[in-house]
Amino acid sequence: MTTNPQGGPFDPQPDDLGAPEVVVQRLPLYVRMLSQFEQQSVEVVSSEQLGQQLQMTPAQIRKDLSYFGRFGKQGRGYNVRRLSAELRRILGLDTSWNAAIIGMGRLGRAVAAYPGFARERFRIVAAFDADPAVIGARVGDLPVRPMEELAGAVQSLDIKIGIVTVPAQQAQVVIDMLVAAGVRAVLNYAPYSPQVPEDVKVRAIDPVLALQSMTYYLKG
Amino acid sequence: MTTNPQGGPFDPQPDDLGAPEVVVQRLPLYVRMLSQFEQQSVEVVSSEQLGQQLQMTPAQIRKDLSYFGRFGKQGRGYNVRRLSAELRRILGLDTSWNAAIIGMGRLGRAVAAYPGFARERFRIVAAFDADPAVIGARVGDLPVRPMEELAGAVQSLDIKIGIVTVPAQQAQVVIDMLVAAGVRAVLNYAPYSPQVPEDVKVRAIDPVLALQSMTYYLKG
DNA sequence: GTTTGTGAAGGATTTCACAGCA
DNA sequence: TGCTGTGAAATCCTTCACAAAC
Repeated sequence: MTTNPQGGPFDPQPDDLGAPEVVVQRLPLYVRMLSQFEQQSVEVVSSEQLGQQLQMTPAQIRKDLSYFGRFGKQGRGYNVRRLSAELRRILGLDTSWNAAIIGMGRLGRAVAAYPGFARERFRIVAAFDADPAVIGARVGDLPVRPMEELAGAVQSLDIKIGIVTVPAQQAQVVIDMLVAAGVRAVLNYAPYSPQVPEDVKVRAIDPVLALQSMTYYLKG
Repeated sequence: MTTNPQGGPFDPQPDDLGAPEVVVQRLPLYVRMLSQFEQQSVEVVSSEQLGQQLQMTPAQIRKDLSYFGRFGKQGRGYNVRRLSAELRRILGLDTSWNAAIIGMGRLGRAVAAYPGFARERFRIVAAFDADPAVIGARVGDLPVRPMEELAGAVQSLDIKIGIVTVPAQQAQVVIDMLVAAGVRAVLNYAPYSPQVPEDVKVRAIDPVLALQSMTYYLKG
């Protein structure tokens, strides 16, 4: 459905916009692995070593990286620091990103409290809920705001990401509001497949779907 | 890396074990969508309608289903009830599955409290942690057990799934213990790519990775 | 008329294999 | 010698398009 032409030889100048989406989705994995090597004070890694750790072929790693530039040295491998920095820049992880979280029930509060976002420079700068009983309460150090304030907050707080933690029944309306407000990236915790325009990216977090696709193999 | 031959024409009798993994991963999505139609008392759906809701092509849905059997009627579509039941059976969702959760910190307690698992017949029947300060405490109605009891509990409680909510540093050892105990399906919340034998399935839940692969497109 | 199920075609992704460089 | 970067080959996955069924 999403058109993702492989694209021929590319302009190395701007980080290749024709890179397949699967490849882009693997880059954060590389970044994470490189951080780990960095922590262990490893200075240089080969695609072989990366592949071993990540359980993928060295060829795939090299091919993936080649969409964006030439980061290695023949006979040696990749400088961990440099490759990490390059990939972060390519992914846009050299800045921080503001996010809003919508749905301040049990799940929303747990997600809002997760320290992993801030650690990677994703900042939750606003919290919303439709329930008057919750509005005004504090979650961490954020006040829970009414949905009416969403569009305004997206503008004034430079919110680029919506984190949706409402029940499935409300997910579509909430995502529609986010999209209408100009948000083009949604992290969707609701067990629901929303319909969005094709320039909006949605990533689903659904542990139940993950489990349900493993039982097939357990059954055997 | 994982060998997944497409397989030629198949034996319709046993639910095709040669179905590509991507296809298996989409089946739960269909199941969820069908439940939604069922709730709205829809009796029959076409691949067109399913595709519209899920934002995928009707052809893909038909092809996916065709790996497992012939569930539709030409000119009419699919009986919602029947297709839902068939897919659940194929995925092994006609029984309940027991899981253990390892790591009873903030994240582990939040995951254990999530009602979505039980709703889909995944039962968390044991909780573990390495920290003596936590062992013995109750989480929901489960006592937190020491890691030494893991292998025994997997056997005696028929645990087929491990849910890993420990910090990244401990993820590999914990997963090794699960695998050694005979667990072949792991839901991994730790921001770490574990190494497992190829007959063990791992699904990662990592909201940070999900966000990091969207910023690439926001940057543009 | 409508919609499935499916070979065949078309695309996309992965892997191979090796020239070229350190 | 060791490892990258990359065309070409192989594989895998999706879409097309239509005969068959209702």
